[in-house]
Amino acid sequence: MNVMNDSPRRKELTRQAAQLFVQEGFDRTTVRMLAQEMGIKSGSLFHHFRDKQEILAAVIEEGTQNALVIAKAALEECDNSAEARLQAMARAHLETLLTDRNAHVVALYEWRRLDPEARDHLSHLRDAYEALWEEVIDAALAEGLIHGDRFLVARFVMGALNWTVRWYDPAGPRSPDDLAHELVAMITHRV
Amino acid sequence: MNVMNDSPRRKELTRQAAQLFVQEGFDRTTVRMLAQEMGIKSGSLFHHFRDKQEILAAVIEEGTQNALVIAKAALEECDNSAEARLQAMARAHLETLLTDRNAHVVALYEWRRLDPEARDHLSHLRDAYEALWEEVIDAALAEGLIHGDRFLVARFVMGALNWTVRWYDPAGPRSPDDLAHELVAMITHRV
DNA sequence: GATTTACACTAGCGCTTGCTTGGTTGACCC
DNA sequence: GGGTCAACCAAGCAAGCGCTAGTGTAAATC
Repeated sequence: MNVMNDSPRRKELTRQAAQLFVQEGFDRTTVRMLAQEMGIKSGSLFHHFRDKQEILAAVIEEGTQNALVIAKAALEECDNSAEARLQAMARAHLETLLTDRNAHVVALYEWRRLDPEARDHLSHLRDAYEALWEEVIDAALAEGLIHGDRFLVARFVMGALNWTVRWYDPAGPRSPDDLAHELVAMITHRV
Repeated sequence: MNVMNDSPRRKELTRQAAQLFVQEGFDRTTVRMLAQEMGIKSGSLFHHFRDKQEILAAVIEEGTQNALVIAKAALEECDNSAEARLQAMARAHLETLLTDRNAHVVALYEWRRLDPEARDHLSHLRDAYEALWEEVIDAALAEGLIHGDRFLVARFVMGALNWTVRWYDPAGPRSPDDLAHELVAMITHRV
């Protein structure tokens, strides 16, 4: 058994698993279905992952890690104004929804299927991502760009953004940049 | 078999099923677990519901129907200003999250486990609810209370509100009314 | 040339699943 | 006091589940 590495092979299998988890849901996806999608037999699957749970954890870890990297990069590239940073975060968030949609949908819907150890590990990753948001929102509050309760504003914004996976159509007329712009315009009170 | 009625007994069983579906998720909740929670044997369950799917549909229908009734009542009770109506809708939404929390969480997370016929039927109910929101948002746009794209504003607001089931603690210091007030303040641009 | 490693295979164990069947119970009704 | 009916039960079926054991093999490493 070859568990817990991050070979390119395992990454590819993880990506395929994510797709099936979205289509069927974690519980309804059997190891036999996963194996068939991957072009191997069900027994061979356990060479790459300790058990079915670990596949779920791998999918979510991959997506969250990418989101974190992209958000950090976006913040480094933009100017220092609170508005530019808000917009950069929103756009980055929506862009990962495009490139890593499957993983994010899984993270959203199947989070509770993780066993406690995996959940603990992954929630640290997620906290790191949310901390970026809170930092940006704090700056916007301090600048008077937005008003209200720090905690509530952060949750409302993350809610609006996360909800986009339910309706956003990447093939439609609106770009992630359009959406980010519209969201920021909605919550900012310009002077 | 006694399927498709709406006896008080069935309503009570539906309520108990909702609780289990939230705790365990639909797929992991077995008919034996449901029966035990209800104080009957697993076979008896199929006297009240045609199959497991129908229990899920009943849970979601119940919650959505209640939300619709409450929202309509709230709109009738408040004055005609766009701001008052926005706030009434938001408060009503958050209040159903308190009283019917289980059903709404199930609707959110297990919607995709519905078979196509049930999904079709229930999406009409949900559309009726969302239509109320769009009406109120249109009025607010027309009054200049909020700005932006009609479609996007509606989705962002619903996202922020629906997301509250992930973090809102009814036992905490904030009332649904506080939240509704804060949300409306966030998105309105007063003159 | 021998050994190890990575990856795949077949076969199947022990258990759980949603649901069916055939029958019993007790309250109510004319 | 026979008939009706919702509500329930015990038992079990066929199918499917996650996972293990043991084996084969080509490439990499010594």
